[in-house]
Amino acid sequence: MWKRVVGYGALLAAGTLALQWLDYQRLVRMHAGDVYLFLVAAAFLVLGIVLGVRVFAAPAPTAFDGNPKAQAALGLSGRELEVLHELAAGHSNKEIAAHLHVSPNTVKTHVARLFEKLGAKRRTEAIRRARELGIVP
Amino acid sequence: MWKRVVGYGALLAAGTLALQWLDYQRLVRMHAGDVYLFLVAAAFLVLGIVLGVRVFAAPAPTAFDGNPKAQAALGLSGRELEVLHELAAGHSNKEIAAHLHVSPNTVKTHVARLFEKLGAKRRTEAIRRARELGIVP
DNA sequence: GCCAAGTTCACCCGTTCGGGCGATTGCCAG
DNA sequence: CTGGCAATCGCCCGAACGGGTGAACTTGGC
Repeated sequence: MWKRVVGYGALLAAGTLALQWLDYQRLVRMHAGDVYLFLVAAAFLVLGIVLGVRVFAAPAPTAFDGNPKAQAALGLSGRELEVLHELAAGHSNKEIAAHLHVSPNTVKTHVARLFEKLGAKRRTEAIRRARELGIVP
Repeated sequence: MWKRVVGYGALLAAGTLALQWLDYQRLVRMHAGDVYLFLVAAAFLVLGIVLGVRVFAAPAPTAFDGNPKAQAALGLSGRELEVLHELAAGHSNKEIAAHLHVSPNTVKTHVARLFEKLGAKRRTEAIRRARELGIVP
């Protein structure tokens, strides 16, 4: 975030310097006038477009998962969340057990708790619920 | 789409008229100068930001489902698609059978074909693949 | 007419899943 | 220190799922 602010600050500073140079050129040549004005307008137009895209277009695809509100409301523990993500990735209990370095029995326990908290009877249903709640992308 | 283009055209025309008016003012007052330049720059900056946001921020939510290309590429039949949607909705074979008014055995057959075509071994994996291909939302 | 493809259903068998119950360990708050 | 909670693992059993195979029947096209 601060990197971005500093970056744009530097950009504006560079723009200001450029303007001062242009101003100098203008004084020297006495009224190059409209061309100069056009250049300034174009430059700021481009700058504006870049700013608009970079600043306001970014948050759109960042409607990121892991909705903390839903997680808290359901009382999902950290380990359960990990299992839930593996679940949504389409892995079997055995695979999840391997990925998390635990026994398949443990995974079964976590999955069972997830079913309770999500109000699901099947893992496919649990995935659907988790997606509806925005916990999983 | 054309409405947008026309709208921005009108906006630019209005901006041009405003500029001509400002130009007139400048000639009258002889070198209001830097303030004028600043105003032009600011106006174009704002215009640029608006353009950037309006044009490039929108297309995010337009990632619709039912991708016909993927469906054709995989050779999914109509019935298989119906089963696939039920599958992604988190229903069991028995429930799908009831919804489609067929035998659970039939559903099993369709699901097995879906696994072949989607390259999946579990129904959760099939759901994931279908989502990646944009066949289901 | 006959072939191809889609849809439908059936049976067997092995694996996975889900429910239920119990148990241990570690940590943190009261 | 004691009770609660999360995490871990085990076992049993029934239900659901998945693989394999076979077989009708319909529909559209060659």
